[in-house]
Amino acid sequence: MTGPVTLQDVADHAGVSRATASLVLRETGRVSKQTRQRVSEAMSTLGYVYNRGAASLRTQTANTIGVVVTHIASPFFGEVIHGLETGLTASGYLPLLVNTEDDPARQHDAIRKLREHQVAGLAVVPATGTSAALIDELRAWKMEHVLVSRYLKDVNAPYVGADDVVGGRLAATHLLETHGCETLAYLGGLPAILSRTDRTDGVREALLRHGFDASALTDMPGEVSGSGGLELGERLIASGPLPDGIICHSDSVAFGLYRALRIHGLGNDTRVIGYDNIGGAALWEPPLTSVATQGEALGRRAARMLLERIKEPGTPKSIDKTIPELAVRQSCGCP
Amino acid sequence: MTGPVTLQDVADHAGVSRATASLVLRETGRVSKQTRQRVSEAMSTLGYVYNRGAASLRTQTANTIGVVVTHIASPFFGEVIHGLETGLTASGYLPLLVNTEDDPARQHDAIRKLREHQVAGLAVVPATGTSAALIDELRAWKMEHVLVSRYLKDVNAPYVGADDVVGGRLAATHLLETHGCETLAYLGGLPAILSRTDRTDGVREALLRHGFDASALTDMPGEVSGSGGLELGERLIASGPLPDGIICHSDSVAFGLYRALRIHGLGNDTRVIGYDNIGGAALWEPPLTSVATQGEALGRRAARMLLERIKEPGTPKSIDKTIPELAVRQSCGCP
DNA sequence: GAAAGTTGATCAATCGATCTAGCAATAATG
DNA sequence: CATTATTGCTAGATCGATTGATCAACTTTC
Repeated sequence: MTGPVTLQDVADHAGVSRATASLVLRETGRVSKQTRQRVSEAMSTLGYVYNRGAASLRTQTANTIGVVVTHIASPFFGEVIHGLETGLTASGYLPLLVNTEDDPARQHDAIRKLREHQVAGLAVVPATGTSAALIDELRAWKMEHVLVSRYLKDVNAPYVGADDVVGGRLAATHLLETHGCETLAYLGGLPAILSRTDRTDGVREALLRHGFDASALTDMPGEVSGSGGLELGERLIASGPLPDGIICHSDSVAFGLYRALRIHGLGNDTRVIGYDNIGGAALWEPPLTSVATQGEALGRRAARMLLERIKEPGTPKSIDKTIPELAVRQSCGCP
Repeated sequence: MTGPVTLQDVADHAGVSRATASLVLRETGRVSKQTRQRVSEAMSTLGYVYNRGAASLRTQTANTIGVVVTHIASPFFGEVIHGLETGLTASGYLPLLVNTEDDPARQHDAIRKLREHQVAGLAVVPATGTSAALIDELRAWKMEHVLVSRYLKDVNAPYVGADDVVGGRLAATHLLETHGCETLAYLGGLPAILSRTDRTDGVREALLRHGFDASALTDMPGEVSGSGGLELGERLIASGPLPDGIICHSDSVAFGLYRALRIHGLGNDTRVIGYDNIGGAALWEPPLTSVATQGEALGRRAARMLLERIKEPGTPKSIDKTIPELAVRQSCGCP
């Protein structure tokens, strides 16, 4: 009597067997119109609620996906999470979200927990310092996964992100060609993040191509945040004459840099380019020119890739690097 | 042989019964040191993974919590989600995250889905236009819940948020007393959001107390976003002389307003106060004075309240409104 | 030395669905 | 009319854990 309404109750009420009720539920198999009707009625009059847990136990497949993120509240990852959620729920999956604070130990624990929850797959923004062993583990566990926005050294795992070399080159080229810059700086991002080295590689490549020495680049790693950008900006200003153009590892960093520049009265003379083109960058003063990585679309693609491999385990692993575009506004000096 | 390693396999390998292995697993009951040891070894050598789904089926209690949010990627809710995640995982729960885009229909579907997942409870930022019926349903379903950041008319549901009347009063009082403003505007936020009317009530209250008429307040509802703020700012500017002080429904709105002011060369003369005090507000130009609602702490408190009621179903429902404080910076005209 | 208590482990039922195999009735085929 | 398909439904095993009832062996107590 007490306890939740089960499929058995529905079946009894409709005068059929549990199995038949199940068939109706899943809209599969051969069931006559009348029975289908009766069972449906029974379901709604009894207030039946499908128990996905029980079904998962039997079918050995959950419809939850673990989403492991380094900075849950950052604007860029907010967009990525948004995209992931959209893509997953559209296919009937639900994201189990965990935050690692960019700490590999927490990431490790989080993934263990998600595994106990029988998630069907994992979308991971790997924490800085994650070793290749993580992917080996996931493979050994036969747990489908996709890396998002950051990849790992010497690891051939499914990946969705933007092409960082191109992104760096794009930003640098614009500053060099359109604005005649001769010296550049790259601000923010921890050195261990591969996408960072890719981007600086792209920048250097552009410099060389335009006849400059690699020493024309001031490379300042640092925290990826507004306050990080502020601090880096202060250091850059203190260290002598500013480079002609500054590329920031993220829009947040650029935001902090803006502040540093303003504090020192260096407002509108300096050419700044951000990265990720988060919503709102157009509203800044001056509006921020930024390399558009399209976080939300990226999240959606990650969801799609993951679900594809879950449905069709044979699907070959792919590396999906979108070619970023430069959202040109005024912070770079364009009118 | 194939398939996952089960507790049975562990038990066999350790030469004990399934039941004993379960006791070891849960570190409960009477098990001798030696057996405990043997079972633990068996677990690690076999690579056993706890199946929470199966356990939940038996115990009738999942350890997931549904988190239903209107704007998954907004900076403020990002902080709230961060706090929720922290609070939940600290107690061994995991959040199942869904986004409603502020649409009651999607919210309805989302909650049904979460129910099928047997979530132990629900933390909800109700979509604009959510009816009281939602809470009635949740009660009828005996599903623990807590409303976060927004509450509903005529509904006595557990709630965690900031005191909006106080927030509005705080902002208005500061503008009136410290800066001698005589006319105010409240920008952004849909009229149906109760926290909005509370805030404007607080503002009006402050106006009256200082001898002004309620007509001293220009009340402009609108979308809660940067572009919304930009549009509202444009309209406000077009509608005649600016009020002495402008209070925005969120920092994002204030951000858009900044842009509108800059476009019209009204930069630093206008006194602006934002709402929520999101991280980064200190970096704006000028640094934004904002009513601090502390999204992250709010999320943590919501998690705590919900889990308390789940563990101790008798716990009386409570309304937890923190008293916000004004984070005073320069946008209001303070030095 | 018999009764009572404690310790360590096991048995079997159970949670709520899915799914294979199979059964009865009806329809189609030669 | 006998045979074969097809349709509509059901019985019962199963997924991997938890749990109340039970039990054997060993201590303690009188």
